[in-house]
Amino acid sequence: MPTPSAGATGSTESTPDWILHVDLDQFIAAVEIARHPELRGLPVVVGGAGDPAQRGVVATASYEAREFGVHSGMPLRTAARRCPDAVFLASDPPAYEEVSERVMAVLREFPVVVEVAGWDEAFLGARTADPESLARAVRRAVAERTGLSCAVGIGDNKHTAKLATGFAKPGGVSRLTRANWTEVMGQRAPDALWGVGAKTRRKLADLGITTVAALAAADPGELARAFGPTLGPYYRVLAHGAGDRDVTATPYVPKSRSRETTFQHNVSDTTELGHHLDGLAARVAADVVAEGRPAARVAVKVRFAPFVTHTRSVTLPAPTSDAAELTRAARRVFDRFTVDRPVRLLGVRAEFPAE
DNA sequence: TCTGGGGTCCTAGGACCC
DNA sequence: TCTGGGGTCCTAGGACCC
Repeated sequence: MPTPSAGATGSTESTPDWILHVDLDQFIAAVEIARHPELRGLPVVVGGAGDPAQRGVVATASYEAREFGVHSGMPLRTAARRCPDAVFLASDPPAYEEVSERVMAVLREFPVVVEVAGWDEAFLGARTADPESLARAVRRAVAERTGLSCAVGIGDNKHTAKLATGFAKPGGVSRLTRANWTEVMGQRAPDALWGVGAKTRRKLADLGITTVAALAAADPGELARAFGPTLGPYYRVLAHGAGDRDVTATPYVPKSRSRETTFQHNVSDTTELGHHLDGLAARVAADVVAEGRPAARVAVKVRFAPFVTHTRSVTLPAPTSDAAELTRAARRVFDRFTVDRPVRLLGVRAEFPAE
């Protein structure tokens, strides 16, 4: 996602003429349909344990299921109510990871810089006079080599490319640049921008700002007062269609690793919570060891019933990869909570030192 | 809509120091 | 001791994204 701190100029690679954003259509559902062809044409909902009677949310719904109003993030229970005939499947991350790798490999065969932006999306930095032809060739190659359909957005920065993909879906090509920015985006609500969500849209509305065009014309000082010195003016920049142009193939280096669990039934017993905490800490420690860099900080997240979340954390005396030490730290942080209500979720996060 | 799991970045207050 | 200003670190929370 875009960040205010990201540089707007320069590039670690040669400066591209165009930035393409490739986004696979209903990716997770498409992977499941590819390996279960009998599901083609049916409403398919993937998420959680695949059991709508259990706690969990929709990771991806097939287009057939979306017709019934089912969408990502919706509780599985609600999805089952809206679409009783849907086929529910458990999420299988390793399978999606593997297919994602194959898609990225296809993209890397093009003369472009590929920046992976998630399982199902990537930015391409391209030097070409004809980005539409390139986009169509990418779509063809991905379809032929993986059987998957994707949409491609063409932009003059990552922000416009990303938004263009939204207009291309499913399975098309679309272009958004300075040239058509105001015409396409001006009258939309501010949460159409990448990085502006529902909360910020409501806060902007309180200031009388209800469109992208109005945000583009807003007073930066007023925005800074409402949203802070960095975010406020940044929203105005986004509303002008500006964005980060850097596309880099440099491998992603995580800043933190975390594990969390929502219990099927709330847990009140502190001994039982302690056991869950130890299990989560052990998994995080294993991730830290696998990362090959010591962690500098440990955080514990507790979500009380009905849905109140608190986080506490500690900076370690010195960075460490030692599982026992990380687990002890998690325990000490957890002990600072007052557990006087049933707990819905428990989480442990390890943070790597900056730089 | 009774609300997953894994991330990133920004904000703001207090501690602490010079 | 009625009380500045700036810098940095630590911590908790919030917003957003996939």
